[in-house]
Amino acid sequence: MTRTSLSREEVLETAGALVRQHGPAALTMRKLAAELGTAVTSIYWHVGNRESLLDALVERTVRELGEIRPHGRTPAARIVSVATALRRELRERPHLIAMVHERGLTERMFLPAQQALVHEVHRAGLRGAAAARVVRAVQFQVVGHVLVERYRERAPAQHPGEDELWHTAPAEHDPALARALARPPDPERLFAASVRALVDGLLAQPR
Amino acid sequence: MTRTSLSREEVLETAGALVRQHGPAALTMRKLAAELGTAVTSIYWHVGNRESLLDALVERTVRELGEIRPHGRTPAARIVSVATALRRELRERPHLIAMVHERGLTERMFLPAQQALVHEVHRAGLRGAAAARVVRAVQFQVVGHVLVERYRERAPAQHPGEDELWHTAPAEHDPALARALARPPDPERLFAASVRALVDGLLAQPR
DNA sequence: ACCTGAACACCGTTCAAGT
DNA sequence: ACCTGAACACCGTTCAAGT
Repeated sequence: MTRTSLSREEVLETAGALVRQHGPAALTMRKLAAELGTAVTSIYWHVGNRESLLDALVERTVRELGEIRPHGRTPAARIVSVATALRRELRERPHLIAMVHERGLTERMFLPAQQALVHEVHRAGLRGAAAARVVRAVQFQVVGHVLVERYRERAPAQHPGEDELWHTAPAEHDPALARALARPPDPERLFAASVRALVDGLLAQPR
Repeated sequence: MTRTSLSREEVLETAGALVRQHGPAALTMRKLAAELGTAVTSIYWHVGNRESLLDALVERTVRELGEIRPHGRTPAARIVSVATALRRELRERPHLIAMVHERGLTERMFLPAQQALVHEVHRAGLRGAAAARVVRAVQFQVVGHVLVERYRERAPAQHPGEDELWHTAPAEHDPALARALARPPDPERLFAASVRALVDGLLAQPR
Protein backbone atom coordinates (compact mmCIF):
# COMPACT_ATOMS: atom_id res chain seq x y z
CA MET A 1 0.00 0.00 0.00
CA THR A 2 1.78 3.11 -1.20
CA ARG A 3 0.53 6.63 -0.82
CA THR A 4 0.71 9.84 -2.81
CA SER A 5 3.86 11.73 -2.04
CA LEU A 6 3.96 13.56 1.27
CA SER A 7 3.98 17.35 1.39
CA ARG A 8 4.91 19.83 4.08
CA GLU A 9 1.39 21.10 3.84
CA GLU A 10 -0.09 17.70 4.58
CA VAL A 11 2.22 17.21 7.53
CA LEU A 12 1.16 20.53 9.02
CA GLU A 13 -2.49 19.82 8.36
CA THR A 14 -2.46 16.46 10.09
CA ALA A 15 -0.27 17.65 12.95
CA GLY A 16 -2.60 20.60 13.45
CA ALA A 17 -5.60 18.31 13.70
CA LEU A 18 -3.84 16.17 16.30
CA VAL A 19 -2.92 19.20 18.37
CA ARG A 20 -6.41 20.63 18.18
CA GLN A 21 -7.90 17.38 19.40
CA HIS A 22 -5.43 16.21 22.00
CA GLY A 23 -3.03 19.04 22.70
CA PRO A 24 0.65 19.48 21.81
CA ALA A 25 1.86 16.88 24.31
CA ALA A 26 -0.02 14.20 22.41
CA LEU A 27 1.75 15.05 19.16
CA THR A 28 4.53 12.51 18.82
CA MET A 29 6.48 12.07 15.65
CA ARG A 30 5.68 8.41 15.59
CA LYS A 31 1.93 8.84 15.97
CA LEU A 32 2.00 11.55 13.35
CA ALA A 33 3.85 9.22 10.98
CA ALA A 34 1.32 6.48 11.62
CA GLU A 35 -1.50 8.92 10.93
CA LEU A 36 0.17 9.98 7.71
CA GLY A 37 1.05 6.47 6.67
CA THR A 38 4.75 7.20 6.21
CA ALA A 39 8.00 6.42 7.93
CA VAL A 40 8.75 8.63 10.91
CA THR A 41 11.86 9.91 9.24
CA SER A 42 10.01 11.22 6.22
CA ILE A 43 8.48 13.90 8.41
CA TYR A 44 11.91 15.17 9.28
CA TRP A 45 12.66 15.83 5.67
CA HIS A 46 9.63 18.10 5.35
CA VAL A 47 9.61 20.00 8.63
CA GLY A 48 13.06 19.62 10.18
CA ASN A 49 12.09 18.39 13.63
CA ARG A 50 9.30 18.39 16.16
CA GLU A 51 10.10 21.82 17.48
CA SER A 52 10.01 23.59 14.15
CA LEU A 53 6.88 21.68 13.26
CA LEU A 54 5.20 23.20 16.31
CA ASP A 55 6.66 26.58 15.43
CA ALA A 56 5.06 26.42 12.01
CA LEU A 57 1.77 25.34 13.51
CA VAL A 58 1.72 28.27 15.89
CA GLU A 59 2.71 30.68 13.14
CA ARG A 60 -0.20 29.58 11.05
CA THR A 61 -2.69 29.71 13.89
CA VAL A 62 -1.62 33.19 14.90
CA ARG A 63 -2.06 34.35 11.32
CA GLU A 64 -5.57 32.92 11.44
CA LEU A 65 -6.61 35.16 14.31
CA GLY A 66 -9.26 37.39 12.91
CA GLU A 67 -9.46 41.12 12.88
CA ILE A 68 -11.46 42.50 15.75
CA ARG A 69 -14.34 44.89 15.26
CA PRO A 70 -15.35 46.87 18.34
CA HIS A 71 -18.94 47.76 18.94
CA GLY A 72 -20.89 49.68 21.51
CA ARG A 73 -21.67 53.29 22.25
CA THR A 74 -19.39 54.49 25.00
CA PRO A 75 -15.60 54.16 24.83
CA ALA A 76 -15.67 51.81 27.81
CA ALA A 77 -18.26 49.58 26.15
CA ARG A 78 -16.22 49.44 22.95
CA ILE A 79 -13.04 48.52 24.81
CA VAL A 80 -14.93 45.81 26.67
CA SER A 81 -16.24 44.48 23.37
CA VAL A 82 -12.67 44.13 22.09
CA ALA A 83 -11.72 42.21 25.22
CA THR A 84 -14.71 39.91 24.82
CA ALA A 85 -13.91 39.26 21.18
CA LEU A 86 -10.27 38.50 22.01
CA ARG A 87 -11.33 36.10 24.71
CA ARG A 88 -13.56 34.26 22.25
CA GLU A 89 -10.79 34.01 19.67
CA LEU A 90 -8.44 32.58 22.24
CA ARG A 91 -10.94 30.14 23.68
CA GLU A 92 -11.62 28.79 20.21
CA ARG A 93 -7.96 27.73 20.07
CA PRO A 94 -7.47 26.24 23.50
CA HIS A 95 -3.86 25.20 23.04
CA LEU A 96 -2.71 28.33 21.30
CA ILE A 97 -1.85 30.63 24.19
CA ALA A 98 0.61 28.37 25.92
CA MET A 99 2.31 27.47 22.65
CA VAL A 100 2.51 31.09 21.60
CA HIS A 101 4.04 32.15 24.88
CA GLU A 102 6.59 29.36 24.86
CA ARG A 103 7.76 30.61 21.50
CA GLY A 104 7.98 34.25 22.40
CA LEU A 105 5.16 35.27 20.11
CA THR A 106 2.99 36.86 22.76
CA GLU A 107 3.32 40.32 21.28
CA ARG A 108 2.49 39.00 17.86
CA MET A 109 -0.62 37.25 19.13
CA PHE A 110 -1.67 40.47 20.81
CA LEU A 111 -1.51 42.44 17.60
CA PRO A 112 -5.02 42.30 16.12
CA ALA A 113 -6.63 43.14 19.42
CA GLN A 114 -3.94 45.69 20.13
CA GLN A 115 -4.69 47.71 17.04
CA ALA A 116 -8.37 47.78 17.88
CA LEU A 117 -7.57 48.72 21.45
CA VAL A 118 -5.24 51.52 20.45
CA HIS A 119 -7.97 52.93 18.29
CA GLU A 120 -10.61 52.82 21.00
CA VAL A 121 -8.37 54.14 23.74
CA HIS A 122 -7.49 57.01 21.49
CA ARG A 123 -11.16 57.67 20.91
CA ALA A 124 -11.60 57.71 24.67
CA GLY A 125 -9.23 60.65 24.71
CA LEU A 126 -6.13 58.99 26.09
CA ARG A 127 -2.70 59.70 24.66
CA GLY A 128 0.89 58.57 25.00
CA ALA A 129 2.01 56.46 27.94
CA ALA A 130 -1.39 56.62 29.60
CA ALA A 131 -3.03 55.16 26.52
CA ALA A 132 -0.35 52.44 26.30
CA ARG A 133 -0.98 51.51 29.90
CA VAL A 134 -4.66 50.93 29.29
CA VAL A 135 -3.97 48.85 26.17
CA ARG A 136 -1.47 46.67 28.01
CA ALA A 137 -3.62 46.29 31.11
CA VAL A 138 -6.55 45.04 29.07
CA GLN A 139 -4.37 42.62 27.10
CA PHE A 140 -2.83 41.15 30.24
CA GLN A 141 -6.24 40.93 31.83
CA VAL A 142 -7.80 39.03 28.95
CA VAL A 143 -4.94 36.62 28.37
CA GLY A 144 -4.47 36.04 32.08
CA HIS A 145 -8.13 35.37 32.60
CA VAL A 146 -8.32 32.93 29.72
CA LEU A 147 -5.26 31.10 31.04
CA VAL A 148 -6.77 30.71 34.51
CA GLU A 149 -10.09 29.68 33.01
CA ARG A 150 -8.50 27.01 30.88
CA TYR A 151 -6.43 25.65 33.73
CA ARG A 152 -9.56 25.40 35.83
CA GLU A 153 -11.41 23.57 33.09
CA ARG A 154 -8.72 20.97 32.57
CA ALA A 155 -8.40 20.51 36.30
CA PRO A 156 -9.98 17.46 37.91
CA ALA A 157 -12.17 17.52 41.05
CA GLN A 158 -11.26 21.10 42.11
CA HIS A 159 -11.60 22.35 45.68
CA PRO A 160 -11.36 19.06 47.55
CA GLY A 161 -13.60 19.42 50.56
CA GLU A 162 -12.87 23.00 51.27
CA ASP A 163 -16.36 23.87 52.30
CA GLU A 164 -15.22 23.53 55.87
CA LEU A 165 -12.34 25.88 55.30
CA TRP A 166 -14.88 28.53 54.59
CA HIS A 167 -16.36 28.46 57.98
CA THR A 168 -13.90 30.96 59.26
CA ALA A 169 -13.75 34.65 59.89
CA PRO A 170 -16.31 36.99 58.31
CA ALA A 171 -17.71 34.39 55.94
CA GLU A 172 -19.43 32.86 58.92
CA HIS A 173 -21.65 35.83 59.36
CA ASP A 174 -22.35 36.15 55.68
CA PRO A 175 -23.77 32.85 54.48
CA ALA A 176 -24.56 34.27 51.04
CA LEU A 177 -20.88 35.10 50.59
CA ALA A 178 -19.82 31.68 51.82
CA ARG A 179 -22.23 29.99 49.42
CA ALA A 180 -21.13 32.15 46.51
CA LEU A 181 -17.48 31.29 47.12
CA ALA A 182 -18.21 27.59 47.52
CA ARG A 183 -19.82 27.45 44.10
CA PRO A 184 -17.44 27.37 41.15
CA PRO A 185 -17.35 30.79 39.48
CA ASP A 186 -19.17 31.44 36.22
CA PRO A 187 -16.15 32.47 34.12
CA GLU A 188 -18.18 34.26 31.49
CA ARG A 189 -19.84 36.60 33.95
CA LEU A 190 -16.73 36.96 36.04
CA PHE A 191 -14.82 37.97 32.95
CA ALA A 192 -17.41 40.53 31.88
CA ALA A 193 -17.58 42.10 35.32
CA SER A 194 -13.80 42.19 35.73
CA VAL A 195 -13.04 43.74 32.39
CA ARG A 196 -15.76 46.27 32.87
CA ALA A 197 -14.41 47.23 36.28
CA LEU A 198 -10.84 47.34 35.02
CA VAL A 199 -11.72 49.60 32.13
CA ASP A 200 -13.87 51.86 34.28
CA GLY A 201 -11.09 52.08 36.81
CA LEU A 202 -8.46 52.81 34.19
CA LEU A 203 -10.48 55.48 32.45
CA ALA A 204 -11.19 57.14 35.77
CA GLN A 205 -7.54 57.18 36.80
CA PRO A 206 -5.67 60.50 36.84
CA ARG A 207 -3.49 60.98 33.78
CA MET B 1 30.35 3.29 47.89
CA THR B 2 27.12 2.66 49.78
CA ARG B 3 24.88 5.36 51.18
CA THR B 4 22.69 5.74 54.23
CA SER B 5 19.24 4.37 53.59
CA LEU B 6 16.96 6.46 51.43
CA SER B 7 13.86 8.10 52.86
CA ARG B 8 10.73 9.51 51.30
CA GLU B 9 11.68 12.81 52.86
CA GLU B 10 15.06 12.83 51.14
CA VAL B 11 13.52 11.99 47.80
CA LEU B 12 11.07 14.88 48.10
CA GLU B 13 13.79 17.23 49.24
CA THR B 14 16.08 16.48 46.32
CA ALA B 15 13.25 16.41 43.79
CA GLY B 16 12.06 19.76 45.10
CA ALA B 17 15.48 21.28 44.62
CA LEU B 18 15.62 20.01 41.04
CA VAL B 19 12.20 21.42 40.25
CA ARG B 20 13.01 24.78 41.80
CA GLN B 21 16.16 25.07 39.74
CA HIS B 22 15.14 23.65 36.39
CA GLY B 23 11.39 23.22 36.39
CA PRO B 24 9.24 20.10 36.50
CA ALA B 25 10.08 19.02 32.95
CA ALA B 26 13.72 18.59 33.96
CA LEU B 27 12.82 16.22 36.76
CA THR B 28 13.41 12.75 35.38
CA MET B 29 13.41 9.70 37.56
CA ARG B 30 16.82 8.74 36.27
CA LYS B 31 18.43 12.11 36.98
CA LEU B 32 16.84 12.12 40.39
CA ALA B 33 18.24 8.67 41.10
CA ALA B 34 21.69 9.78 39.99
CA GLU B 35 21.42 12.82 42.24
CA LEU B 36 20.41 10.62 45.15
CA GLY B 37 23.01 7.98 44.41
CA THR B 38 20.50 5.13 44.25
CA ALA B 39 18.94 2.90 41.66
CA VAL B 40 16.05 4.44 39.77
CA THR B 41 13.72 1.80 41.06
CA SER B 42 14.37 2.61 44.71
CA ILE B 43 12.55 5.89 44.22
CA TYR B 44 9.45 4.02 43.18
CA TRP B 45 9.34 2.21 46.47
CA HIS B 46 9.25 5.51 48.38
CA VAL B 47 6.98 7.68 46.28
CA GLY B 48 5.03 5.39 43.97
CA ASN B 49 5.76 7.04 40.65
CA ARG B 50 6.68 10.34 39.06
CA GLU B 51 3.17 11.71 39.11
CA SER B 52 2.57 11.16 42.81
CA LEU B 53 6.04 12.52 43.52
CA LEU B 54 5.02 15.76 41.86
CA ASP B 55 1.70 15.68 43.69
CA ALA B 56 3.50 15.50 47.00
CA LEU B 57 5.83 18.31 45.99
CA VAL B 58 2.94 20.58 45.10
CA GLU B 59 1.09 19.68 48.30
CA ARG B 60 4.06 20.70 50.36
CA THR B 61 4.68 23.93 48.48
CA VAL B 62 1.06 24.99 48.76
CA ARG B 63 1.19 24.39 52.50
CA GLU B 64 4.26 26.62 52.61
CA LEU B 65 2.37 29.60 51.24
CA GLY B 66 2.37 32.15 53.99
CA GLU B 67 -0.48 33.94 55.60
CA ILE B 68 -1.14 37.31 54.09
CA ARG B 69 -1.36 40.46 56.16
CA PRO B 70 -3.06 43.40 54.47
CA HIS B 71 -1.90 46.92 55.13
CA GLY B 72 -2.95 50.38 54.07
CA ARG B 73 -5.58 52.87 55.07
CA THR B 74 -8.43 52.71 52.63
CA PRO B 75 -10.25 49.47 51.78
CA ALA B 76 -9.00 49.71 48.19
CA ALA B 77 -5.40 50.11 49.35
CA ARG B 78 -5.70 47.11 51.64
CA ILE B 79 -7.14 44.92 48.91
CA VAL B 80 -4.36 46.00 46.58
CA SER B 81 -1.81 45.11 49.26
CA VAL B 82 -3.22 41.59 49.42
CA ALA B 83 -2.93 41.28 45.66
CA THR B 84 0.65 42.48 45.76
CA ALA B 85 1.56 40.06 48.53
CA LEU B 86 -0.03 37.17 46.66
CA ARG B 87 1.87 38.08 43.53
CA ARG B 88 5.13 38.05 45.45
CA GLU B 89 4.40 34.66 47.01
CA LEU B 90 3.64 33.21 43.61
CA ARG B 91 6.65 34.73 41.90
CA GLU B 92 8.90 33.26 44.56
CA ARG B 93 7.74 29.82 43.42
CA PRO B 94 7.88 30.20 39.68
CA HIS B 95 6.83 26.66 38.80
CA LEU B 96 4.08 26.38 41.37
CA ILE B 97 1.11 27.89 39.57
CA ALA B 98 1.17 25.65 36.54
CA MET B 99 1.70 22.56 38.68
CA VAL B 100 -1.08 23.53 41.04
CA HIS B 101 -3.51 24.12 38.22
CA GLU B 102 -2.67 20.85 36.51
CA ARG B 103 -3.56 19.08 39.72
CA GLY B 104 -6.83 20.86 40.37
CA LEU B 105 -5.55 22.62 43.48
CA THR B 106 -6.23 26.13 42.29
CA GLU B 107 -8.84 26.77 44.95
CA ARG B 108 -6.55 25.47 47.62
CA MET B 109 -3.71 27.71 46.48
CA PHE B 110 -6.09 30.64 46.56
CA LEU B 111 -7.03 30.07 50.16
CA PRO B 112 -4.64 32.22 52.21
CA ALA B 113 -5.17 35.22 50.01
CA GLN B 114 -8.86 34.48 49.81
CA GLN B 115 -9.36 34.71 53.53
CA ALA B 116 -7.57 38.02 53.65
CA LEU B 117 -9.58 39.27 50.71
CA VAL B 118 -12.89 38.23 52.23
CA HIS B 119 -12.00 40.14 55.32
CA GLU B 120 -11.06 43.30 53.47
CA VAL B 121 -13.99 43.21 51.09
CA HIS B 122 -16.26 42.85 54.07
CA ARG B 123 -14.63 45.84 55.66
CA ALA B 124 -15.25 47.75 52.47
CA GLY B 125 -18.92 47.16 53.09
CA LEU B 126 -19.65 44.51 50.49
CA ARG B 127 -21.79 41.50 51.27
CA GLY B 128 -22.94 38.27 49.68
CA ALA B 129 -22.56 37.65 45.97
CA ALA B 130 -21.19 41.13 45.34
CA ALA B 131 -18.39 40.51 47.83
CA ALA B 132 -17.65 37.11 46.32
CA ARG B 133 -17.41 38.66 42.88
CA VAL B 134 -14.75 41.11 44.03
CA VAL B 135 -12.77 38.37 45.76
CA ARG B 136 -12.83 36.16 42.68
CA ALA B 137 -12.05 38.98 40.28
CA VAL B 138 -8.95 39.95 42.24
CA GLN B 139 -7.76 36.34 42.49
CA PHE B 140 -8.16 35.74 38.78
CA GLN B 141 -6.47 39.03 38.05
CA VAL B 142 -3.42 38.26 40.17
CA VAL B 143 -2.95 34.68 39.04
CA GLY B 144 -3.58 35.57 35.42
CA HIS B 145 -1.14 38.44 35.53
CA VAL B 146 1.58 36.32 37.11
CA LEU B 147 1.04 33.62 34.49
CA VAL B 148 1.40 36.08 31.64
CA GLU B 149 4.41 37.67 33.29
CA ARG B 150 6.13 34.34 33.71
CA TYR B 151 5.44 33.29 30.17
CA ARG B 152 6.90 36.53 28.93
CA GLU B 153 10.02 36.10 31.01
CA ARG B 154 10.71 32.59 29.79
CA ALA B 155 10.06 33.66 26.23
CA PRO B 156 13.02 34.26 23.93
CA ALA B 157 13.45 37.31 21.68
CA GLN B 158 9.85 38.61 22.00
CA HIS B 159 8.24 40.90 19.44
CA PRO B 160 10.35 40.03 16.40
CA GLY B 161 10.67 43.19 14.39
CA GLU B 162 7.22 44.44 14.96
CA ASP B 163 8.19 48.04 15.31
CA GLU B 164 7.01 48.47 11.74
CA LEU B 165 3.67 46.94 12.56
CA TRP B 166 3.14 49.83 14.86
CA HIS B 167 3.23 52.38 12.19
CA THR B 168 -0.42 52.01 11.52
CA ALA B 169 -3.63 53.75 12.44
CA PRO B 170 -3.72 56.19 15.33
CA ALA B 171 -0.33 55.21 16.68
CA GLU B 172 1.16 57.15 13.81
CA HIS B 173 -0.10 60.41 15.15
CA ASP B 174 0.89 59.60 18.70
CA PRO B 175 4.60 58.82 18.73
CA ALA B 176 4.66 58.67 22.54
CA LEU B 177 2.06 55.90 22.43
CA ALA B 178 3.93 54.05 19.70
CA ARG B 179 7.16 54.25 21.67
CA ALA B 180 5.48 53.12 24.87
CA LEU B 181 4.01 50.08 23.17
CA ALA B 182 7.27 49.22 21.45
CA ARG B 183 9.06 49.02 24.78
CA PRO B 184 8.49 45.88 26.83
CA PRO B 185 6.09 46.62 29.67
CA ASP B 186 7.31 47.03 33.24
CA PRO B 187 5.28 44.20 34.81
CA GLU B 188 5.58 45.54 38.33
CA ARG B 189 4.07 48.89 37.50
CA LEU B 190 1.57 47.43 35.09
CA PHE B 191 0.42 45.05 37.81
CA ALA B 192 0.05 47.79 40.38
CA ALA B 193 -1.88 50.05 38.05
CA SER B 194 -4.14 47.23 36.84
CA VAL B 195 -5.05 45.93 40.25
CA ARG B 196 -5.67 49.41 41.48
CA ALA B 197 -7.95 50.16 38.55
CA LEU B 198 -9.76 46.84 38.91
CA VAL B 199 -10.41 47.35 42.58
CA ASP B 200 -11.51 50.93 42.11
CA GLY B 201 -13.82 49.86 39.34
CA LEU B 202 -15.25 46.99 41.36
CA LEU B 203 -15.89 49.06 44.45
CA ALA B 204 -17.56 51.73 42.35
CA GLN B 205 -19.85 49.24 40.63
CA PRO B 206 -23.54 49.22 41.53
CA ARG B 207 -24.43 46.46 43.95
C1' DA C 1 14.28 15.34 -4.39
C1' DC C 2 12.22 12.35 -1.42
C1' DC C 3 11.66 8.10 1.41
C1' DT C 4 13.28 4.15 4.22
C1' DG C 5 14.83 1.09 8.37
C1' DA C 6 18.36 0.56 11.66
C1' DA C 7 20.41 2.51 15.47
C1' DC C 8 21.27 5.72 19.42
C1' DA C 9 20.30 8.02 23.59
C1' DC C 10 16.85 9.08 26.29
C1' DC C 11 12.24 8.40 28.92
C1' DG C 12 8.69 6.01 32.91
C1' DT C 13 7.48 1.76 34.79
C1' DT C 14 7.19 -3.31 36.09
C1' DC C 15 8.95 -7.29 38.04
C1' DA C 16 11.49 -11.00 39.80
C1' DA C 17 15.28 -11.43 42.62
C1' DG C 18 18.10 -10.12 46.23
C1' DT C 19 19.23 -8.61 51.44
C1' DA D 1 11.19 -3.43 54.77
C1' DC D 2 14.05 -1.83 51.39
C1' DC D 3 17.08 -2.04 47.26
C1' DT D 4 18.72 -3.88 42.79
C1' DG D 5 19.38 -4.72 37.53
C1' DA D 6 17.11 -6.45 33.57
C1' DA D 7 13.54 -5.68 30.55
C1' DC D 8 9.56 -3.39 28.19
C1' DA D 9 7.30 0.10 25.68
C1' DC D 10 7.71 4.44 24.54
C1' DC D 11 10.16 8.94 23.02
C1' DG D 12 13.10 12.39 19.35
C1' DT D 13 16.74 12.32 16.23
C1' DT D 14 20.68 10.95 13.06
C1' DC D 15 22.46 8.64 9.28
C1' DA D 16 23.65 5.72 5.62
C1' DA D 17 21.27 3.64 2.05
C1' DG D 18 17.84 3.43 -1.25
C1' DT D 19 14.83 5.32 -5.48
